[in-house]
This record gives sequence, structure tokens and C-alpha cells, in this order.
Amino acid sequence: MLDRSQNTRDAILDAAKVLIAERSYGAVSMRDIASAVGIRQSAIYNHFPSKQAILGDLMMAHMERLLAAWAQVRQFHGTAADRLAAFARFHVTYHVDQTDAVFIAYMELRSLEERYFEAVNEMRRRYEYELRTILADGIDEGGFKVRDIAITARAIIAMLTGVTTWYSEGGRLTTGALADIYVEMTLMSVGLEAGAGRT
Amino acid sequence: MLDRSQNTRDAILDAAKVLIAERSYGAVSMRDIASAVGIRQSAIYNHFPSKQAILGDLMMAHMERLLAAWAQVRQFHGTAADRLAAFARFHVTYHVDQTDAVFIAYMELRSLEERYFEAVNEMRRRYEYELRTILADGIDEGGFKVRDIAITARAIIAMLTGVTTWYSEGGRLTTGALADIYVEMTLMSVGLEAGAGRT
DNA sequence: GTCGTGAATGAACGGTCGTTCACTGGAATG
DNA sequence: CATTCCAGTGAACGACCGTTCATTCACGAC
Repeated sequence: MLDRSQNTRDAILDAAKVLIAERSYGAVSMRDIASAVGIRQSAIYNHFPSKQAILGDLMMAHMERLLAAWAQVRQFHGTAADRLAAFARFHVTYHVDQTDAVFIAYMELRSLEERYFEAVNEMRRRYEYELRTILADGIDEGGFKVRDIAITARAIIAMLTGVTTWYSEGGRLTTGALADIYVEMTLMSVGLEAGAGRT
Repeated sequence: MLDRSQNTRDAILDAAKVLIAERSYGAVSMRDIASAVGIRQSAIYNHFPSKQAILGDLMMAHMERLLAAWAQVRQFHGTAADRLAAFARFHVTYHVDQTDAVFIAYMELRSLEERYFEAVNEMRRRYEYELRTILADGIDEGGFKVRDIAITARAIIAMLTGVTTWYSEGGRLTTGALADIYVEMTLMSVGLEAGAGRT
């Protein structure tokens, strides 16, 4: 049965995600992961060829899901301000639900062997490029005050991603209210008035 | 002679800082650190009681230096916009020269045993409080558009600290020009016009 | 009912981990 | 010159690491 195999595989990925986010890749052993799943460590090798492959799979899957989710949300029409607001809202709301995966993606890049590293980095570039395009359009349309597209894009992504380092589910704000604040700060950070970007 | 001991101790801290930033705490062994210093692993125990103590010392020292450096720069006079600009400029220029230490401080918090963790976290809170005070003053004076002081403070710090994840010394921008861009984005992110904050 | 498939097991491998300890040797002190 | 001091050594410790492998066992297909 394919399902049984897939279930175990997913359980391994889930357990690894939580454990690695908690303790870091180097501090989590195959025995830890196996024990969290309820199997012996040797059984993991029926699903993954190595510990590295688990980390690689985790990070590749995370970036692929991120790009796919954004592709479903992005709009090519509307003003650059609207699209920037949409990007900021998407980034915050998507990341807030995936703090473990985000943490690993930003933290364990250096633990990745080169073949995985290159692929993950390429996807990060593609994602950043989406924001750069919006910024460039906003400058062309006028209205955006951006001194350096590359730095501004990274600054915005760093600001938005920062939410994952302190957000906890039981907080005083709903995800929507939280996103509102970040959207407004993002718009203002490129010189737009608060309230621009109606999305 | 106290000097010889102190030199070795500092060399251990320096080597550990570079190695841990490169590979993460869990992936660096006492043998790695000792070999980078040019001694055997057992000699480290003449200077530190444990591997944890090295990490703890590294992070405590980093936060203490950060707070001390800010204390030397901060001004109590001037408008809130000026002080916000000064904070942003300080944060970027200070962190750009210490990417290893910053990386470790934000990355290996979870690797810290509780007694170190609490102390380091308390210093982080103190630093964040400095920014919160400026934001609160800016709201009182009028001119700052801030919806939530706590979130805005964290968003700004995340944005500014992000510089350490991609900055490399041979880049196309001088530190000053880089800081200019971040200062402007910070000011705009709280609703000030570009060019406010003359520092 | 037999067979093939593949997930899971448990023991074992060579290696590395953090840490300990009896020791050595050279410099500082009297 | 004799003594104290301590950074540094090298071997060893028990534990744990990622990985391998012969084996077991439950299952769906014929």
C-alpha cells in the first residue's frame, strides 16, 4: 500500500521539522526523529537515504509551497501599491502559520549540502525577484520612494519575516490585524501614505 | 602572567565565534575550536568549564558590548525623529561589522541553557525598550504614525538586523551609504517624510 | 494458499562527541 | 637555585552519532 509508506514519510518530515526548529539540525539525531514518529532509526532509511536528505526535502518543499502559494495569490493588474500591499499581506499571513519551516529555511541554509543549497537559494532569489518587480513598477509609476531596489526588497522581506521569531498563536492580535500593521509599515517604508494599497 | 591566559581565552572565543557562525553550535566540536587556536581540546578546559560556557560567554559579551556601544551614542535631547534616525544608523553600522556575533546571537538562543538564556533575553529586552521609548516619544510629539509600538519596534529591528544576512565587505556600497538607505526606510516606515531626522 | 514486496526491526560498525585526569615543562616568585 | 604555579598535553572514558544489513513480518496480487 502506498499510503502507509507516504504516511510514515510525512510523519518523519513533520517530526523532523518540529525537532530541528527546536534544537537545530546538528542537535537532532536520527534516533530522536524516529522516536518521535514511533519507529526505530533504521526504518527511516526506507524513506530517506540520509539525514541530509530529510533537511533538503524539508527546505525544498517549504520553498516550493511558498512560491506556489504566492503564484495563486499574485495579481498582474492593479497599481504597484496594491500589489505591494498584497505581497506584504501574503508574506505575513503565510509565514505566521509556518514558523517552524520558516525558521529552518532561514537558519539551516548553511547546514545544507551544495546540491540542495543551490536549489533552495535559487527559489529564494525567485521569490525576492517578485518583490523587486513590484518595487521597480512602483518607481516607474511614480509614488514609490526607493533609493535601492535590491536593498529595499531585502529590508522589507527581513521586516516581514521577522514576525515568525516572536509570533505565538495565543497573542493579543488576530492574524488579520497583525497583517494590517505590517502592510501599512511596508507601504510607508517605500514612501507611500498609510492607507494606500486597498487590498 | 595573566596576559598569556587572557590571550588564549580570547583566541578561543574568536575561533568559536567564527566556527559557530559558519556551522552552528551543534556542528562545532571542542576539537575544532582547539585546532583553530593551535592547542589540544583538553587545554580549553583551563579557560572554560564547558562548551556551553563558551557559547554563553560569546552571547553575553555580544549583548553587553551592544548595549554599551549604544549607551555611548544615544542622545536624550533632539526630536524623536532625530533619535530614531540615530538608532537606525547605529544599529546598521554596528551590526555590519559583527555579522558573526549577530548571527550567533539570533540563531543559537535556543542552544543556550536557561541561566544564560534569561540573561541574554533580558538584555535584548532592554535594547528593544530603547527603540520603544523613541517610538512612544514620537507619537506624543505627533508626526509618528505607529499603530502598535511593540510590533513596530520588532519590525524595525528585524529590518535593520537583516542587513547582516547578506552584507559582505566588498559590496558596492560603503557602510555610510548603506546606513543612509536604512535610516530613510526606518523613518518612512513610521510615517515620516524622507529627509526627516538630520543625524 | 503461495509468492513477492517493502516497511520495520535490532544489532552492529567505525567514528566522533564532551569531558576528565595524571602528567609535563617553562616561566614567575622567593 | 629551589619552589610554586598553571597553561598545555595525551590518553582515556562512556555515550552517542549516522549508517548498514541480515532478518522478520504483514500485506496485496495472482
